Amino acid sequence: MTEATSADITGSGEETMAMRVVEALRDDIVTMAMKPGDVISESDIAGRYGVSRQPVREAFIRLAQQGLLLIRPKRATVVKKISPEGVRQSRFIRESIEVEIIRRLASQTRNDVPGVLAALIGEQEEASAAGDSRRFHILDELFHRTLARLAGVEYAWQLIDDHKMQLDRVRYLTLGVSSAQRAIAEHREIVDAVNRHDPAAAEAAMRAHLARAEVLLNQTIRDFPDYFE
Amino acid sequence: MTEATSADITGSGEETMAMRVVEALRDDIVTMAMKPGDVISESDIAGRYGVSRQPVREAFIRLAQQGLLLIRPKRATVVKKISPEGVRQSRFIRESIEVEIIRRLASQTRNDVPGVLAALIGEQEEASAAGDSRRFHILDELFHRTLARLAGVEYAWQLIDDHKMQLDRVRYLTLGVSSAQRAIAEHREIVDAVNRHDPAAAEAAMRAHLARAEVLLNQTIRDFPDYFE
DNA sequence: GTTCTGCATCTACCATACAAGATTGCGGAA
DNA sequence: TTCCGCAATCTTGTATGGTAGATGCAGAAC
Repeated sequence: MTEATSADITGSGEETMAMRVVEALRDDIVTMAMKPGDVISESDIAGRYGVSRQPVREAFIRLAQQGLLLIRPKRATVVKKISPEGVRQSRFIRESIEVEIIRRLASQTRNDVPGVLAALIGEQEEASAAGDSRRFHILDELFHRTLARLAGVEYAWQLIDDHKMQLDRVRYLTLGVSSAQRAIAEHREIVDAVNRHDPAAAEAAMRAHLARAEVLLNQTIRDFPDYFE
Repeated sequence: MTEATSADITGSGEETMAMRVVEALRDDIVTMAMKPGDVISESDIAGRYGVSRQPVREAFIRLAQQGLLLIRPKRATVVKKISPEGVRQSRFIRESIEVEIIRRLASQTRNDVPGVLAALIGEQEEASAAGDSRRFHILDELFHRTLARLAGVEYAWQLIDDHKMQLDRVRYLTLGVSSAQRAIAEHREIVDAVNRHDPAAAEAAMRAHLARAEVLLNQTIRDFPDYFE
């Protein structure tokens, strides 16, 4: 399967300069290599990547639409500061959708579900035991994405992926902090409820799991006030 | 209050040519003045609006990112056909969020809620009595948006607004069909449950209300098969 | 010492020119 | 008549120059 990059809007696996710039910049922003408030310019980035201003400009437009850049006409373009309210509402959206997903999953009967989820949790334990927090983060994301796929709404997950970038920036600031063991226990609780076909318990477990991000956000705002509005 | 257009990504109420083109094209697409499958080109639209290719190109990029256009490099740009699966998943997202909204609204106590909602339903009845289906559509949208605002997540509503455009295209194909009286009755049922502080009843009423779109979609696919993938 | 003015310099926006791939249609050969 | 190949002509992608507006600082006026 050819991996269509998330920057691809053509449908065919082309690759333009503009798309490369989009992905490079997005990666820099989400990983905090470019910090909120940083001022950049078309010429600046164009020179850095050895292309003209035109593809850079298009990349700026797309990243601005995703809420990562703020284009101030005739003035400058800056890496958007993180909006606590925006993060809060992105969490609301994510919780709404994930709760619906988990309820559907717990209500239906598919005998391949338990095996898939058990295998994922097993991998998470391996990563946790190895202290590989980067791999755990990827597996954590894959866990939630798999829930969406099993519920038949993987496309919906792709749609909220854009908004999740705001959460990812916060998450990246707190990488070492995350207690993987606790997250795994919560994952297990969710899966158990699904396997018992208990929608109410699954919903409660999912809400509790997602609620942990709230304290992380407040802590992060205290630690990095300059990165927030 | 100065109305910041939804195409504005600058934060300040500027207005560039590219933004004007975005709004004009989006309006044409959502109202089906431009039909799914229609082939357009940058030069074509540029000539039509008396601007150069550059702003048009930027507009294309933004509309492609919103799923309304499909840019096929070196080939052409077409008005994207409606994906039944995409519509289904957009409905899933909307239902997830609106259910969460209505449950929160029914759980909390704010004495200004009943008055606001009653007033809105009153306006809907006026529009329905006058046979003004366009105004009713606007009021219907305002009703749901107001629910989000009262629940404190109006920003979240703006985020799903993008995905709602897919639903709006279907809706526009069935404008005369919609039975406003029935919709109003369902709105009233939702509001009653909220006023009684009965989250379960409110959720059920909201799901029933949104479920009506499903039969409309299937009917529309039969009536306009060329507009769908 | 303080405030204001004007210019140098930055920005993003737009227009234009060129490049390269994709499509179409026509003409010739089998 | 059918099929193949080439060329004219589409398309979008990229580069570059010019323009108007915003900014910051230097120097004059008070």
